[in-house]
This record gives sequence, C-alpha cells and structure tokens, in this order.
Amino acid sequence: MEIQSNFIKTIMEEDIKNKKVDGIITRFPPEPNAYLHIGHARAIVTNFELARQFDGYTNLRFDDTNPVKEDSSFVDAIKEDIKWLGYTPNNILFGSDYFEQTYELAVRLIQKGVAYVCDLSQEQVSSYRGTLTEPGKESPYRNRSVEENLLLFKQMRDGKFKDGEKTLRAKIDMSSPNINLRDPVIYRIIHITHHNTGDKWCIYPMYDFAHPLQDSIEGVTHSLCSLEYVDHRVLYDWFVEQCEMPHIPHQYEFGRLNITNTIMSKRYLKQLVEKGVVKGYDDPRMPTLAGLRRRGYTSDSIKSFILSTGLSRINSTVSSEMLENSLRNDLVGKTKRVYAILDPIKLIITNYPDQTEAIDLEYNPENLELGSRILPFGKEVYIERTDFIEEKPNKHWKRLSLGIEVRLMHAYFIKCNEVIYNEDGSIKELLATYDVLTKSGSGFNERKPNGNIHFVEAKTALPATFNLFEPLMVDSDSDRDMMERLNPNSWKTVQGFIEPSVGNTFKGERFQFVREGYFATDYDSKEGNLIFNRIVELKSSYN
RNA sequence: UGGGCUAUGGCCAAGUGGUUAAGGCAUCGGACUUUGACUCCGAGAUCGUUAGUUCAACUCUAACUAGCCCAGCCA
Repeated sequence: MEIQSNFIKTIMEEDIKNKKVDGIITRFPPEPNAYLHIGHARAIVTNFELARQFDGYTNLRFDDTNPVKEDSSFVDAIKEDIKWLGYTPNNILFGSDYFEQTYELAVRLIQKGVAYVCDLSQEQVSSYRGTLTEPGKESPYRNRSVEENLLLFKQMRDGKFKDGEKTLRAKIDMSSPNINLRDPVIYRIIHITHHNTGDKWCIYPMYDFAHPLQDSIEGVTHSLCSLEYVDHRVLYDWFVEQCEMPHIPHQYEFGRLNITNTIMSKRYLKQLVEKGVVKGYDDPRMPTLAGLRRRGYTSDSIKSFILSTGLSRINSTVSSEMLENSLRNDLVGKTKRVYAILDPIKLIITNYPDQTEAIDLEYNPENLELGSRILPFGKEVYIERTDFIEEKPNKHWKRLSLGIEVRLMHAYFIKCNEVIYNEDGSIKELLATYDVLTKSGSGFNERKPNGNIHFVEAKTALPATFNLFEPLMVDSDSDRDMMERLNPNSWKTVQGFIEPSVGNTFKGERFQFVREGYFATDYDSKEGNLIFNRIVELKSSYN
C-alpha cells in the first residue's frame, strides 16, 4: 500500500527535485518511558514508509535525555513493537550516545557568548519568564563572563552542585512573544543513574537542545514531529545554526491521531494498569500496540489503517470503525471460516438417524488454498440462541422460529416444531425435523429456506471460551473523570462450542467465525482449554 | 488581552488559480448471496464567514469567527 499524497510527502518530493537533499533520512524518536500505542503508529508508519518510498532510511533513536522518567524495559518493548509492525531501523541509537558531543556543543555556545550558567531557582526562572502577555525579565546571571560560565559549567558536569542549583541557559530573548525563546534551559543537573550511561553524567541536555543536534549528527533530513512542537521549530533552527552544525535538518509537524472511544494518554493508560482495571499493557482492550497485537490485530491492518487515515496538520479523531474495517479487509481472504456457537441452544433433529455425517467443506470459498476440513453433522446440534425466536417477529426475520424452515449451512433444511423450556421459562432445547431431500449440494431448489444459520454438531463439538470486547470507555463527551466512565462490559467471557477442526489451533491464529466475527486464539489457549478473543465483529446491516 | 497553528460532506482526507471538488470510513437505497458477511451498483459538499485581487479562487490577500498549542530544570 502506497502512502497517499500528503504535505510532507510533497515537501520531500520537492526537496529531492530541487536537490535540497540527496535522499530522505528520517527518525522515529520515542522516549523510553511508556508503551507505544496506536497513536504512535502514525509517527512510526509515516517515518518508515516515507523514507522507504524515497529509497531512504529511518533510524530508531531513543530520546533518553531525562533519566528520571526513562527505563530500559521500555526500550525492549518499543523495539518489539516496531519489529512487529514490520520495520527494521537502519540504526538503533540513543540520545545518550551523543552526551559527549552535546556537552561540547554547549561549551561552544558558552564560548560564543550565547549560553550562560544561571543560578536562579526553578521558581525564580518561572517568575522571570513573564507570562503569555507580558515579557520576561533577564536573569541577573545572564551576563557572566565566558570564563566564569565555562568554569561553572565544567563544575556542573563534575558534580559540584546539587540538583536544581544551576542550569545552563541559551541567551536568546526574554521578551520574545514565543516563550520558548525566553532563555530556555538547555542543561539541568540530575544526580540519578541513567539506564544507559549509568552515573557518568549528572547533567542532562533538554529536548530542545539535544534533539536538533542528534538529528543533525545523524544526517536526518526531515525531522517529523507533532503539532505542539511548531513553536519550538525556531529554537530547533537556532541551535543548529548556533552550534554551526554542518548538516542542517528541518522539522515538520503533523497532527496527532486520535480514535473515537479510545483514550491514549500515558497517564490514563498507566492508571488502568496500576489500578488493575486491565490486566497489563498488553490487555486486549488496550490501545497499545502490545494490546492490539494480543487482541489479534495484524500489523498489516494497523499499517493500512494509518495509511488510509492520511496525514495533515490537524489533530484528527478518526472513527474506530475505520480501524475495524482495516482488520476485516486484511483478514477476509486470509482466514479460515469456521463455525462456532457463542451462546448455545441445543437443537434435536427428531427424524434424523442416530449417526454422524461428514460434510466436506472448504475453509474459505474465496481462497481455496486454505484447504478444507470435515464438518460433522448429526442428530443433535448447537445453534446460536439469538438465531431463534418462538414467533417470527416480522418479514425481515431470516432465522429460525416455530414452524419456520431454515437451512443449517451446508447441511439440511430444518423446521422447528417444538420448544422445550426450563423451569424458569428459559429455552432448554428445540425439537426440529429435517428434510433429507434438501441436502446441500444435492441441487434441491423446490423451496427457499427462510434463512441460513450455522451450527456445531453436539457430540464432536469442542467446548471453548470466547472473550468478547467492547470499548473501555463508555460515554465519550463528558468531562467526568475517566475512571468513572469505564465500560463495565468491556470484557465479557462466554462459554460455547466450536467445530472440531479448530482443536489444534496455534496461539495467535486468526479465524472468521462465520456470522460471529474475526477471532484470534489467545496466548493462554491450549488443547482442551480453547480460548478465543474476538478481534472485531462482522459488519451487519441487521438492526 | 501576547505568539503560533488549523478550518473541504457525519469522521478522516486529496486538491498548490481554469477538473463534473479524488478516495476511504460511516449512512441511506438497490443487486447478488448456503455468512443479514464479502462483492457490485447508486445516492450526498461549492470548500468556516465576509470582503477583496483576478477573465477565472477550495486554491492568493485581508478581516472576522471557531478550535487547538505555548508561561516544565518533561518530551
């Protein structure tokens, strides 16, 4: 699937045409402090696909300049997710790989007189900054001599100061209407062990300083990020220029991807996990890539979803139906179609002999390469509870009712004659008769059934657990706390039956359960304890 | 009240001065159907508003309106 036209692709085409660049080099720069979610997929797919289409490449660079928040466990999870999506970074790098160079560039800035060590406390820095409408005040330390700054900065590096005691700031413009330019801090002191560099450093560069330099060092041509960095672009360019970087990368911003019924904030996802609302970051209801993977989503469907939503400078909220549609499209021709009954009622065919019959049935008539299996048929079968109503409610009803004839798919026409009830009035079982002349494949066409329903033969049926999911969040509008908006039905487990051919399914195997949806074999499923996750339902024009 | 960004059908999104304004999702008709699935046909916008520039504007300009972002020693 080609990436469709978008403004960044257009820029790249022009840049190549005008020889502004020799090739396209992008990077995906996650901070290793959280799991990747479907929103990140837009950045991943965009960076990798764009570079690929222009015969360029993409680096994976962990943006690990803040050791208080980062952890190597996330590094591994992120690598795994990217690999799952089918992308291979040209290089796997860390922002921390560049700490020495970054330090030296900071020294250069001091030497040029455009950076200074500031003694203001965090609170003071904040109050000196001014407000959105009033300019800031210059720090009293702004005009220290280059020598003093050099010495102080060296001492910062050497651990002579405590956290927060001093910062290195860029000397730009305290009265700029763009607050990012009001002498931004570029180095801060943090005495904590870094997941990569250990205790080697106690000063760490800020994103605004480190990021453009990293991009430049790596030869990144198009540095893509989200809209909230628009105001930072001038700073990005400023650092590249002031540091006299030989390679000049350019930043382009695009809108974030949101999905209806889906909340992707780190804080929220973390809360769900920590409060035990979900079973972990890979819970099948989670919008994390790990969660979607466990749910059964294919990486191809994620990619085609991202590609089909396009890209613009708008933070968009795409309908979750679009994601579901991508999955169905991907799976429709690829999966075996088998019969499963999620909410069974037993149906006894009173005039059928005491035997089982073997129906030879291809797995997917649209893809014969998938082969075929034997589907058993017999006197007792399970059908879906929702496929029966005592009295046909209206002329649109295409299922079973008393006195109504339907076809058990690929078997026979049956007619329901009697309902046996439990004491509580619920249906226990149905009694029906079949017409031997209506055998599927016999060419019988004297009458049309009222509909076609699926079944599983009772004796050979395998018991199975089905996990049925709904969005974690119910009401979408509201300003109410997210925890109060949880959907109590987000995970429903039902016990039913499945045809015997599915007995030796492997973990992660995907199926279409005819008329029920696309399912994936859960990681915990095993022979004798089959567990399936419903990825998405089939589309339905019924109701 | 400062600065920045955005505004094309219900949701995304092409379109870069002259096209009947692509496409996908959703919706509504209809055909087909041993999945109310798939597939196939068909239906819908004058492009936030108002002025302007131009022979010609969704495409350029201005104003207005609405939404989003920015005052972390987070990224």
